[in-house]
Parts: sequence; structure tokens; C-alpha cells
Amino acid sequence: MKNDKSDATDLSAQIAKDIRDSIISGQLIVDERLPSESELADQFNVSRPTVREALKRLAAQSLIRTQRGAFGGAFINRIAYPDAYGQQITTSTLLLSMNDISFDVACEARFAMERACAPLACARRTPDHLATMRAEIFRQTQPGLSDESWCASDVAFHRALVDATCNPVLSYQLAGAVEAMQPLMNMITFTARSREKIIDLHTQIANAIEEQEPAHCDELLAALQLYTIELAEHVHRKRAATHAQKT
Amino acid sequence: MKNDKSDATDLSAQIAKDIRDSIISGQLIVDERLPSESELADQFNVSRPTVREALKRLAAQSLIRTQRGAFGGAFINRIAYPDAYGQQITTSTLLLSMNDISFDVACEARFAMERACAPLACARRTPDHLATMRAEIFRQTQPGLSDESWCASDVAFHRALVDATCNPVLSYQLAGAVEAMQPLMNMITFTARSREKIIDLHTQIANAIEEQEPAHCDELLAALQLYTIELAEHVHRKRAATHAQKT
DNA sequence: TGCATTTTAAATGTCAGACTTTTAAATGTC
DNA sequence: GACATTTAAAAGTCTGACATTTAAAATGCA
Repeated sequence: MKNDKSDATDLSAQIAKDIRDSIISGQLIVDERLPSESELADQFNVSRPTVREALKRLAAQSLIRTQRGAFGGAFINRIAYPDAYGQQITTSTLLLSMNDISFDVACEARFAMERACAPLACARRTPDHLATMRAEIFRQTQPGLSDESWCASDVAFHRALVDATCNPVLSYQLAGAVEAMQPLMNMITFTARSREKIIDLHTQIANAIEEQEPAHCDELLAALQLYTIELAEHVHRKRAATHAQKT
Repeated sequence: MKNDKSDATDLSAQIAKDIRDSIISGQLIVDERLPSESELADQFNVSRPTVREALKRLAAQSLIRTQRGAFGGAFINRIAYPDAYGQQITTSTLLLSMNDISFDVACEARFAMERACAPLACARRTPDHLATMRAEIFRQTQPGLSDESWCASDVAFHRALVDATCNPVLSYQLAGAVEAMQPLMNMITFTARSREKIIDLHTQIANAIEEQEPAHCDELLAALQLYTIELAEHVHRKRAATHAQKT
């Protein structure tokens, strides 16, 4: 755990990297306690605030957790799914919103992965998964549902589909893709007519999964992707038109 | 940008959350400059070190970058693909290594997503992608290649396949899944015989992509998944046997 | 005037030391 | 033995200072 100097970066970044590398390489194992902040300060020949900044960097990545009091300190954290979800969603959301990625590209990525889930979901779905899907479809039929609630329910439906694969790694990977799309989806205004069509597709998808027909499910997801892109294009054209009017 | 108090968490965590939320919600836009550390300290009614800890947390997530000197400060960072890749890989790697996820589950997730790429890769692959794949296959044929280099080349081959979709979002999502598997793959010792079989499958996959035969490509990836799991099981059985011998 | 150089002020980076709060173990008391 | 009290270790926070970096502003010079 020696620091490498001769770098132009901050000390706190270097120290964080040092410790992070030790964690990733397995030199520091889960629940192991790091030396106290003062001890680390001595070891790295820096002040305590600098060490603290390094530790906060690691805490932000869920690599460590800290505990106050006697026999407290910084402990190597077992990264659990919820932590990983959170990070994944934050990063993905910002990546999409900050890099003017076209709706089509994001949509394609999301549905490609979701279609990869279909066969597994058909094979392994439990009554609970189906119940969640049905419940969200029911919620979607409620009149007067706000656009926000509609989108949230849409996300919940698709997450249930992904979770039906009973593969937590897949769920984790997909969480980012599905949730990160939400801000983009929110730009689409769903008319009663378009909602109806989507609900119909959702129902058919749920049926296909219940009846374990992966091929049909795949077709339906493809159809949903096409329709989603169509809706987005419509919004895009309309906005372009009003923009042209202004200038 | 007011702090919400009445929470039990650290001040620096609260402040980081505050600013993070402002970024995610779009109130703070890319390249905008945050107030100076002293100003933030005043605004949040805390000391400068506390503000600094909050900023370091955000920096660890690539949400901001800092610049020293006059007219420097903290700026909202445009999260680029390399940043996102890095975070994704770190998180995924640790998630897999720390949660005793079975090889089968991780492998299933990875190949499910990779198979989702096949149709797009077939449709859009450029000569460059094919060249990369061929080059990696060639490297794999070299005798005496270390296990480490073999695995690295394997990863490079599969990344080329994913990149062939020409969908950067998909590449980003898959990066985590493929790279995170490497430590698990490293536990498998590849005999000359097993390498030969994998090289053969890689060659057929590259051919299928070149000839744009998605269905065939899918079958080959399924075969590769099966074979990989078979190899892992073999290692597992052997290890269990030696372990039983000891006790 | 126009260009090169110097100065300067603002900001982050770092440090030292003190104080506060939390927490669990050690100790004491009944 | 069970409960209350003390205590020490550690994170959390604050203050104030100094170092370093950087770009803009001021200055000097041809």
C-alpha cells in the first residue's frame, strides 16, 4: 500500500486508486477493515483531510463503508445488487442525456437486450412475475393516468419481464438500459390511442410469456420497438415543424 | 441548492446528493461551473473540507471535473464512453467477484446479451471489425500463448463482435458483462485441445458474421456457451475432487 | 499601436490541530 | 449474572493557514 508519486494528479486521487486497485485485485477482502484515517495518513505521508477525500471517493463507488465510534473505521464493502443498480442507472442515464445519443440507437440497444431475455423469461417465469406484469398492465388501463405514472409503469412492466429470467446478473445489466431510457421516453407524449396500442402489445407479451412462446414474444417485442420509434419520430417531426415556424 | 437536514447521513453525502440530483434532473448543464468551494461552503452552511469531500464523491463518479487556478473550479462533466466503460467494468467485476455468483449464471447473462448482438453485427459489420476478429483468432493460434494473453485475446474478439453492431450504447452495456467475466474465465485452464475447439468456433462465428448469417451465428454462440460451461464444470469437478482428497 | 512580459488575484490542493459525536468495549455496581 | 457507567478510539466537522496553479489584467517596450 505504498503511493507511487511522480504523478500529476491529486494525492487523494492517487491514494484512492491505490486502495481501489488493492480491492479489485483481491488483496483486500470483503469486510476487512482498513487502517484508521490517521494511520493511513501516516502510511501515505499525507494529512488526514487528504486521506478522507480519498475514502469519500471510494465510498461514492460503494467500495467501502464507514462506521463511526470505537472499533469503527472503513470496511471493504460487499457490493450488493441495489448498489450496483444505482451506479449503473446513474451512469447510463447521464451518458444518454449528455451525449445526444439518438433515440433510435438507445431504443435499439434496449430492445436488443430485452429480446435476449425473452427465451429465458418464457422458460422460467413464475406466477409472481406474471402477476406483476398483469398488475402494471391494469394500472396502464386506468384513465387519466399522468404521463409520468404511465412511464413508470412501463418501466416496471419491462423490469418484471427481465426479472422473469431469474438471472440477477441479467437483471442488473438490463436495469441500466431500461431505466436510463425513461427520460427519453418522457419526451414522448402518449395519446390515448397510442397507449391503447401499447397496452395491447403488453398484454400479448405477457400472454406469450405465460404460454412460453419465445418466438412469438420476440416478434411482439420487435413490434413494440418499431412502434416506439414511430412515436418518437412523430414527436421529432412535430417539434422540427414548430421550430421551423419560429425561424 | 438548499440542503435538506434532518438526515442521519454525513453532511458531505447529503451535499453530494443535492448536487448530483441537480445534475441528473438537468438543472445543472454540461460544462457549467459550480460556485467555488468557499461559496458552496457558505450556501450549505458547512466548512470547506466538508464541501471538498462532497465534490470528491462526485468526481469519483465522473460527474464533475475540477480545474485549478483563477477562473478554475468544478465543472459539470460530460460523461464520455470511456468514463462510463470504466465505471461499468469496475462495478460489474466486483459485483461478480464478491457475491459468489455461479459461473453458469454469469455466463448465461453474458451470452444472452452477446447473442442479442449477432443480428445487428451481421447486418453492419465493417471490414475493420472482421479484420480485428481475424487478427485475434490468429493470435489465439500461436503456440505457447500464456493463459492470460489467451483470455485477453478472447475478450478482444468478443468486443469486436459487439462493436460490429455499430451501436455504442450496446457496446457500453456489453463491455461490463464481457470484461467482468474475465476473472472468472481466468480460473479455467485452457488445454491445447480446448483452445483448438474454441478457435474453431471463433472462426466459424467470424465467417457467419462476414457472410451475414445471423441464425447460424446464434447457434455458434450457443455452442460456445455450452462448451465454456462444460469446461468450467470440468475444472469445478477436479477442484472438488482434490479438495475431498485433502479432508 | 501591438506584442511580450510581469504581476496579480482567484481558485483548488494541502496541511496542522482542535473539537464534537458516536460507539462498543471495559469497568463497576447491585 | 444483569444492568448502568465510564472510557477510549475512531469518524465527522471546523478553523485558519499556506502552497500551487492558472488565466486575466497590467505593465513595459519597441
